[in-house]
Amino acid sequence: MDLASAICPSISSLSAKMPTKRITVALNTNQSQRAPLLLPLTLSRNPADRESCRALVIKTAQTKLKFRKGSRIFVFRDGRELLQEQDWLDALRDDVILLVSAGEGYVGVRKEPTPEDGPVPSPDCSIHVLAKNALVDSQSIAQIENTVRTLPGLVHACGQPDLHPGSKYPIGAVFVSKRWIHPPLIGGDIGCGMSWYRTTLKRSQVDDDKGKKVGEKLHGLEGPWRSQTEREAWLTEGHESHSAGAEWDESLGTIGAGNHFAEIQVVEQGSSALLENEVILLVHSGSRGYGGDILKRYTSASQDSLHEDDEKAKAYMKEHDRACNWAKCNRDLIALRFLSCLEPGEDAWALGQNKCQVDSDMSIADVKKTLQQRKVVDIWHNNVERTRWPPRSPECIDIQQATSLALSSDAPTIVPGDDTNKPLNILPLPGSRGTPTLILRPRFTASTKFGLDNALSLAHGAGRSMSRANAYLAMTNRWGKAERLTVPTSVLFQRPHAKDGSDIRGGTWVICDEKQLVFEEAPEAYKDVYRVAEDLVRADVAEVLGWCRPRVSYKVRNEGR
DNA sequence: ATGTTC
Repeated sequence: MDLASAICPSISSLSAKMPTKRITVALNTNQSQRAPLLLPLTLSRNPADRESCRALVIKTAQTKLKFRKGSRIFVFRDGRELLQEQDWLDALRDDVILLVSAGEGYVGVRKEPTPEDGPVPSPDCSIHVLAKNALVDSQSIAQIENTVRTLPGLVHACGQPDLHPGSKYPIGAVFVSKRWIHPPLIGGDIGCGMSWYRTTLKRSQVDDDKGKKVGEKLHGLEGPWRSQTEREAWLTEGHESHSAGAEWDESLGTIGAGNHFAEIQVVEQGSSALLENEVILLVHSGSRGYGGDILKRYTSASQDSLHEDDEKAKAYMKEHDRACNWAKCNRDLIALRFLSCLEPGEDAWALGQNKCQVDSDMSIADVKKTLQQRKVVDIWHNNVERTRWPPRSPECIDIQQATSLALSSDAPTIVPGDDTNKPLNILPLPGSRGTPTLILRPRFTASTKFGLDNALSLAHGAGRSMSRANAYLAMTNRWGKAERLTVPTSVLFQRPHAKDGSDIRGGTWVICDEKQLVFEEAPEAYKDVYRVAEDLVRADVAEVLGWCRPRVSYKVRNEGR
């Protein structure tokens, strides 16, 4: 194409049409308030004239946006403030956005990011840190600030009192994100969470040194559970299969490493949901290798965030949901395997054993159903939850209404009225091993703007106070042999204690054949769970209903395969 | 956290 033909069409269209510009007038302080305006270029460019371009823009703000104080005009362009009166006139073109101000300076880009913009950071994101008592280091705060500075769509961030540094993004932080999903904020263990189950054991069977005997019953819990056909059946709920394929399903029913565990606890101080002296099982595990595989497939060095309109985001969410369901089935299967050791006479749990021939009057679905009757609570703390934002008072919650906000979480999210489990009125707040697990009840009151402050979430444990590397160093120095850390003599029950200050009922037997994990997960490598709870209570996001004493904490056993 | 990871 030669130069003349490229220029000619624009000249002819100019002369043929009425010379106007199709622009948008918006408020400088609230850009969601906007009105269209067809601005005739025949109007005077002199602001002193009564019928000038400027006068029409100001008048549009007055009549259409009910903004009477308009005295300055900015052009929404490159986030730059154009001070000279003529500047915005020179920048006029179709689709330009003019910002009307009452005299205040340019307040910056407030439009919602779109996929075309690519990821842009979230400068207007509020940050609320709940920790006052609990130790919080500057690195995790810096990680929250850095996350808000670099990821798009974030509108609110909450540092829970168990906050501590992760490799890049913090742990114990919750991010509320509009339109954007950030798989790395969830991390690899998608669907990780905790569940509590009742057992028929009496406290007399686990008190004092009998905890050791109960621990010795726990065998056959390592390695794959039964056949792939049976695993797939366990992963089937109604007509839906949560199978992740044979490779990943092989680890279904296994606890994993890190801070994952299954623990036999006694309720020392109960609530209506957990009665005093009950012996219960707490399972903390996730989606094992599967969630990490998902993270790997949906992120790259150049991409941490997916816009919700992107097909990739929809595909991620589908797999995310599958991993969450897989993880929940995993916790249930871990519980079944434990119950088969703890209650050997119970027919329903026979399926939990690998070796036993199951004289199956009971289908896998029936066994699962029986197990659900034992389940008190099951809560995810590594997931994306869609929720209305900002939260409404609980009386106004309409579960049926579609919501358009995503909540990326590193802590359990308790949406009021959520029906994923039983009525969600209690949650576990585990310390580490020898320290108590507190029973929490979430609160949603006007004082927290009905869960806005805490991003509808609660801390999911005591939170590390030492990195794994530091804990290993400090604990090997302090304890020497790992065995000294696996017996109840090292228990750390500072509070509450018996009237004479002693703790006659004893602490926790730890089954952990990985020496490094024994040291890394030592109670002293964690924050004080009571301080964490105090912060939640002070912030009015939870109350403490009671506490449980862990008696046997199962991590991993070398079954000598 | 993890069929890591060379």
